[in-house]
Amino acid sequence: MGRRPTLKTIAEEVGVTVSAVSLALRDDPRISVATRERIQRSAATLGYVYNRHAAGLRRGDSGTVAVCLNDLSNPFFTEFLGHMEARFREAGRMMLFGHANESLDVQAQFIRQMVEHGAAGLILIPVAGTRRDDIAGERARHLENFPVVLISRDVEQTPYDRVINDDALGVQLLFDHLYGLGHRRFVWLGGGKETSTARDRERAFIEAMRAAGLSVDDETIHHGPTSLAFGDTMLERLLGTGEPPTAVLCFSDVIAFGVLAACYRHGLRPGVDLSVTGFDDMGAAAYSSPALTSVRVRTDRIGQRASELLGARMAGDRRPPERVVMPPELVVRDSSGPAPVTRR
Amino acid sequence: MGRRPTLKTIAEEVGVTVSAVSLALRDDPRISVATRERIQRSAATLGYVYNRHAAGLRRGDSGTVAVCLNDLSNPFFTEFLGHMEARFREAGRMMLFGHANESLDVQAQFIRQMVEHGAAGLILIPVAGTRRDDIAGERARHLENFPVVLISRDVEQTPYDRVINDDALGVQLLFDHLYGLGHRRFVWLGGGKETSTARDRERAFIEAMRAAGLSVDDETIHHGPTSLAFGDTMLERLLGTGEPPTAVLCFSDVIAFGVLAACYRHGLRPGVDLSVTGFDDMGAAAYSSPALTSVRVRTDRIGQRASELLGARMAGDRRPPERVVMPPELVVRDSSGPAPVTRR
DNA sequence: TCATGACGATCGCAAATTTCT
DNA sequence: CAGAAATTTGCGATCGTCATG
Repeated sequence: MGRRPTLKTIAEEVGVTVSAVSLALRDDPRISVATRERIQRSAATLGYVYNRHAAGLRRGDSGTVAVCLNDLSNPFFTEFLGHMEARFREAGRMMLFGHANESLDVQAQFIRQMVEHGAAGLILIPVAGTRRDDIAGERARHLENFPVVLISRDVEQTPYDRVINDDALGVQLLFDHLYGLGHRRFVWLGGGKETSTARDRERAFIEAMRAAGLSVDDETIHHGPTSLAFGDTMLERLLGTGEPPTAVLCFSDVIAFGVLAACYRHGLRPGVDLSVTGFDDMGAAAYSSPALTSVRVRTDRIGQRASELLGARMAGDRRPPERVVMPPELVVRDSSGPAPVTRR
Repeated sequence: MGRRPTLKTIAEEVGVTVSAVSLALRDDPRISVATRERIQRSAATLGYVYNRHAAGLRRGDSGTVAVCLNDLSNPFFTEFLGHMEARFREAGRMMLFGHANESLDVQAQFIRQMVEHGAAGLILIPVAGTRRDDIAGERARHLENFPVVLISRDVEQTPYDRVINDDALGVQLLFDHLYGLGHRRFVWLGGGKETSTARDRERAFIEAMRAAGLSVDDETIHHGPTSLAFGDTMLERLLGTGEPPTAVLCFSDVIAFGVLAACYRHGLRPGVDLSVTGFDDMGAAAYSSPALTSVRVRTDRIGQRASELLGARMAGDRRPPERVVMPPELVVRDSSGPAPVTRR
């Protein structure tokens, strides 16, 4: 048996022209109902499959949207994926998906390929360390006039829409909550210098500390990867300190889960002996032992707003780039409680 | 500035033919080094972007591979994604990604679109309830002669390669472990009738019970969704029973985490008062409170073998479909321990 | 005039074919 | 006549224009 049937195959079968078949399959009213049905029936029996390369070449648009993710192993980011994918599917667009795995090179390669594939737009959660020159200007000519929306992480000086969480507010909410519970010895765990989220949250933490008249030194802030292992080993280390903290604020839920694991092994009761907070409020935060106090980042709203913005850009919107900052919500659960009074 | 530059634009700039440019950009030796460099330089300054629709139309292959996932919210499945994506990128193929969200309709829609996009092959984790007719035969003509590899979940009577975990062995390992610790009152939590994994694991559990001379009744097996919430509420319900189990075998780690959460709230010590086991051994299993005894499904090996098989099929391999069953490994941690003797 | 559908050009690239030195 | 270079053809769908009853 030969190759795949094409419009021509159907046209010959039915005895009409190729263009008539094309129109009929798209339910164009210029073709009478009778012939349309004959054509569609023939297409079905022949096992016709639409060729998007041909259509894309002719039309210049492939009907796809590209999404490039920094890290799949963190469920927080896959939450975005779920929200976006649903919205694009509703809009009849397929999602071209890339996983950059926190590598700048892979990210660059992906973005280029997606443009080559004729994606109509790009949603990007930039990998750590992404700077303006990586995604705009000389080294990214292919992104000129290309619709791009950044989510979750901001990259400054970029001519793109951005939809991000209000990280400063989130930290403020957590700090106020813990301070109100009487905590004075704080530690900040995680983050780094390579993402806007890490920088913004740390800065907000430092400002909150200063505003409360508390000093920040080398023992107060510990950078590290967003992993369970980091939270776990860091708490181990803190327990060896002369004066352990009473409250541990983690850059992310994932890190906080690691901290809880270490607490468990040491017989420390989170929320009683030590308060632990996360950030993101991913689904699992309600089911840790104990349930985690966190800040809910509205991945749903961020995803929704981002797809709206991208949709508008793809439709030709030329207004100056917008920077949307989505407010998070404090979620108090059992991993935070009054500062212990017996220790000092 | 008009449209995107094409090969023709470059050809006119440099003063050669379109085909020369085409060859030069692909580093074909038929073009002398000197002109090749002139051409590539011109392409760079013009901001030329390769048009994969045109190339794909001409060549009949788009260089993409499709992956259709059942459920993104379960990190176990995204582990596959990570492994596959890495391997395909190494092979120079882009990944077209679809998220079926456990919906048969969405899955069907995706598969069709992916074929339309000229994907060279498809890796599929079928959604729950997928049967032969959904992905082969009359209702899926477009998959005739199309390379497909099923992973994780089997669909019987399908003419495709399959790479799955040895679920019966996994359950056997867990059961023997717990039985050896003295447990006699077991409960099975999760699964259902709609996936091969759920059926195989449940069947293996029943067989193990029978072989051990233990009876299986309505109180022994509880089907339900693979979610934290299910594990949580089911344990609540079991605690209300007259004679609670001493060992809870969960269909998946996710469910087990939910069980651990409920244990925590009730002051039950997993591994002491009650033994809890998961299945999959996803990354988080080592960091729950307490660390979870589970069975490690080798997502890495399954992913690797699946991409190898798909690669061979895409290269024209016509041997009969293969069914690869990957052995899992028991991982004993702290959520399982000797059966309590004080209770009965 | 209107509804229906035929016709041919075209998208950008790559492979086959022809022409040149 | 070999080898390099230029030319032509065609992938499969879409769109604008034109023809027919």
